[in-house]
Amino acid sequence: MISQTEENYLKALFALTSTKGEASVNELSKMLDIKMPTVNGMMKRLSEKDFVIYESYKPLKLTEKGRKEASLIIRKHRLTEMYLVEKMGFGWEEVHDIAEQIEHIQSPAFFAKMDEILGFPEVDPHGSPIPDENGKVIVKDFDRLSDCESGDVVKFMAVKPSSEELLKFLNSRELVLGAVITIQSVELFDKSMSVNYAHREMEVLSNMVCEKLLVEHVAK
Amino acid sequence: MISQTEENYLKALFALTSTKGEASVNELSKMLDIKMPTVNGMMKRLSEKDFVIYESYKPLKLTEKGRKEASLIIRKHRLTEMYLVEKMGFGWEEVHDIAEQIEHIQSPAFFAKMDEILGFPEVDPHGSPIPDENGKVIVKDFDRLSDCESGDVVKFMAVKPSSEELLKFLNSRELVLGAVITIQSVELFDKSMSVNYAHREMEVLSNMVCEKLLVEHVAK
DNA sequence: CAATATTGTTAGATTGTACTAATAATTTGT
DNA sequence: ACAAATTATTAGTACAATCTAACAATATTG
Ligand SMILES: [Mn+2]
Ligand SMILES: [Mn+2]
Ligand SMILES: [Mn+2]
Ligand SMILES: [Mn+2]
Repeated sequence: MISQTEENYLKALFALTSTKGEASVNELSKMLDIKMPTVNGMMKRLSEKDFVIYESYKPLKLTEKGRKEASLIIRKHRLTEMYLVEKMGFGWEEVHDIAEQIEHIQSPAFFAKMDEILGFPEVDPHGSPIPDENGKVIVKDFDRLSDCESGDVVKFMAVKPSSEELLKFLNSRELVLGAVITIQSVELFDKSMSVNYAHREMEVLSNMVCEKLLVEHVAK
Repeated sequence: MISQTEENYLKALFALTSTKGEASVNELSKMLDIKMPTVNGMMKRLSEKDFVIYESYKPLKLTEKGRKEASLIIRKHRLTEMYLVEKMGFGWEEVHDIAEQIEHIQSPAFFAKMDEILGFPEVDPHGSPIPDENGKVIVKDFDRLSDCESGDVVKFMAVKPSSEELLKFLNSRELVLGAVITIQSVELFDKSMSVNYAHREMEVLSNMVCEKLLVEHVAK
């Protein structure tokens, strides 16, 4: 009924619309690396199938049906990533591309089994929440580490969707989810931070990195 | 480079040609449930790509390249089935349809990990051999239980590719791979067998069932 | 606010994978 | 050996998913 291609469009549109509630054909086109006329046509098709609200020259929106469909694909993606890391021994930087394919497998039993084996996890290996069977997601709004101040003590909760390189960088610094980070100082000119966590002291993190790390305040 | 569709054609052709070395467009068409003109066209395309030897009105053959490609897909299929049964707790009757999809995942690392976790298995849950990384398969030619005689003691080694229903039937009789079966008697008119195995005595197996069970002689 | 840049849409072409209908070649059966 | 049945092929259609080129609408900016 719904093709792999259509699923990828829905997922991308879901990501783009999750902040403002709407997105442009142009943004979708760039995100998917597919030319605008193709995207435009697909949006018409998906609106025909009642997944998308499409009106000429207006921003794109997902219908409730579209949001649910997208959430369920994301659920499969994140369950898969968690399974690959927890049960198969992959690193968190290796799993995205595999999950990008496995998320399209049609087998409720397969994902139900994963979920069960994992003990019904709430987040994926990057700290992103796993939508439930009905497509509902509990969105926690964490702070970016880059918005914290000297002296803050925070817990590293999630990485913003980003490159494999960032994840490898974090590996090299032994900076893992759950780490409690104390901000020692913030440079004025480049906003880089010196932080302590675990057994590491005065690690320097660039602002580019800090913007990708989502944290929760722990104590004063 | 090679599509999911093309992979399914190759795999089907591999299965059909594994006995005689060749197959007809008609047979392939029936196996895949795709009309003959479509199959014919695809065979031309696959011969263009050097996977198939196609000549008008001649039987179809796989090239060496085609055989290898098919074997590697079958390798992924069977590794997946084994993983699903051994590591995820699925029944052997549940895994084929899932493997039919997962066999198309493009990720050598994913299947290498499966292989490693499983301890480099040589057969799938139905007793079919798993081709190695180079596409080589060790084919053992077992006997069909239906070809055995009263008094024979045999070991149940594999099930011929068949319906989910047969597998469920075997479940219901607790007849599992590795079971040592003693043939008590064979009915003359319908070739049904009365057999003993494990704690079961005088179980009656129809000829249709016996033709699907592959066995190895154990003792006189 | 008019010129320019950007974004969105339409039209038309291409490729992959399917189909049906018509025709041709091969095989089978009497 | 010929007629009939089966199998294979060709031709033409359709739809999904992509593209480029041309044009239209909207947004930006001097
Ligand atoms: Mn991911
Ligand atoms: Mn995907
Ligand atoms: Mn199978
Ligand atoms: Mn398949």
